[in-house]
Amino acid sequence: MERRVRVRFAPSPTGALHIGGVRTALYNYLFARQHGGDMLLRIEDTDSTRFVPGAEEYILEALEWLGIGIDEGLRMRNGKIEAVGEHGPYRQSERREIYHQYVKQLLDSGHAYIAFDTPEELEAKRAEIPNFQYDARTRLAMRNSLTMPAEEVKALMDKGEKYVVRFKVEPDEDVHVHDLIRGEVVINSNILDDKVLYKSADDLPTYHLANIVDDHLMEISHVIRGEEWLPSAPLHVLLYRAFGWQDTMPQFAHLPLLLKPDGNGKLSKRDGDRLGFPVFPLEFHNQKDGTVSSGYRESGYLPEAVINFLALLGWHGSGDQELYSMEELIKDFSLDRVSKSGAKFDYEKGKWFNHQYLQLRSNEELAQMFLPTLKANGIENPDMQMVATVVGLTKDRVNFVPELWEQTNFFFVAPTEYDEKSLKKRWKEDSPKHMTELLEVLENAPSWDAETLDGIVMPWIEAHEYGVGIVMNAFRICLVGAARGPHIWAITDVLGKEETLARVRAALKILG
RNA sequence: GGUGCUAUCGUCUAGUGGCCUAGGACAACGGCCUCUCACGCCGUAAACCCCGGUUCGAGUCCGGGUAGCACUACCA
Repeated sequence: MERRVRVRFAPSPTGALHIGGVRTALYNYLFARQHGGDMLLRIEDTDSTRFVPGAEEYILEALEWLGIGIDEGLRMRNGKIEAVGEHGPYRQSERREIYHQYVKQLLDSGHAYIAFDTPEELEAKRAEIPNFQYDARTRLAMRNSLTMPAEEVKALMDKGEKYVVRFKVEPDEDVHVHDLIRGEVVINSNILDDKVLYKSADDLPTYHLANIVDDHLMEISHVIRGEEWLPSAPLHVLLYRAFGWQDTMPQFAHLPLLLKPDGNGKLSKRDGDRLGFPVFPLEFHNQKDGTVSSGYRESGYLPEAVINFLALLGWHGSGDQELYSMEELIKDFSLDRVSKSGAKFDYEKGKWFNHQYLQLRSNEELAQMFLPTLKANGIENPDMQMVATVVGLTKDRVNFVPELWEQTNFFFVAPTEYDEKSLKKRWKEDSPKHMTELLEVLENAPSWDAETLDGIVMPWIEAHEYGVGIVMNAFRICLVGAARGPHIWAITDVLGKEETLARVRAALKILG
């Protein structure tokens, strides 16, 4: 029987959603869509001490921005969080009663036991015995329901003594995990420890227990997650078995990690700060530690570029195609073309992707997106028609919307100083004379369109044998302040006759 | 330390025993275009971790090294 494909993205609200997490969410989403299945979102907030206010909203907003749709669980719609589906609640902190019941099942069936060892006692043990592990070899020397008489255990519990529930791992067994990306992984149960399933600290289960129970109850068919979970996959298999759920156990796929662009190790928030690129989708103001992390959205990235970039980090299509829309990704995605090795995060390529998608946006749309940058540079309420025009003239030379300012600033503000290097190369001895004459030619122009201007200026240059490059470059310096920018007639077109002439006069005054 | 995963140009990767003289993309470099700077186009340079084995034949399969990464919490 073919099970309905149901996958989940299950982040912890401990801060901004890491870009690696975004990719995990994306792959889950692509897989679900391709198979006509469901994409769920569940919040794994079983560590009350690490909870960061606003993180949940952030995660959901990020996914909404990126267009990673959620079919069930928690999602954001127009700035509001909503819960959909029959398998809720979708926050683990709201599922305490459910977990109680399953912990009891494990206790009753002898797959788990109660342990009274305090964190301090365990710490002391680890200090005393090198490589101490709470397992079949050591548990009989500890304070737990396996070593203490039932009455004593009961007495301690009645007294309110703190305790945890541990999973009883049977020794000497090869546990097989079938991974969709890596194939068969075998680990001997001797290296597994008796993991804490239920914490005394906050009356909540640990990740391992909650994860298995929820995935089972939510009928998850495939668990697609980061490689950091591979070592605990055997434990999860053992848990499914202990519950008697082996027949409906999901299939596993462990994704390669995103690594630092330079050096070794996995990509972290610090790398972004250090190398100057975002590692989070959206800007995040951490209310807990007061830090601010930059985001792709605020840096001028387009969501479709982020998606495309991320999709290709650890996965490749069936051919040489690199530019993929979400629809194309859904069509072409396949877990067996996910690579096994970690990928260094090459944000240079991310820029290229953004450049590509920027060209696809309309000038009007980009003009709107350019508004905040303009405002930051003191340009209030600009003529949007004009902004769209100059954006259209310059967008092919930028990777990000904010960079448009460096390319278009002279359209908005007349140059007050002139680039020295450009002057040295392009402002010749004859330039003042040329410009003075050009002023006259332009003043007498019958109309102010590119064709007309070109039609009178070029013959004038030729007639005097001034040299096109000499004159035009000097002219450019007058208008732009440097040797850069779009075609000169495109500039005069936007500036208009009055402003163009004013700039030439101003330049003559300053440069002589 | 233990366990597991991984290993092709600087980077992301193609490659599933002969199609490999190892392909594509980013970045780099050079050229063309041109009134400038870019864009674009064309081109150049650049890699199979090492050692054995299997085979007529290995980047591809096997073994051993080495290296990198992950995990090893009452974190997820």
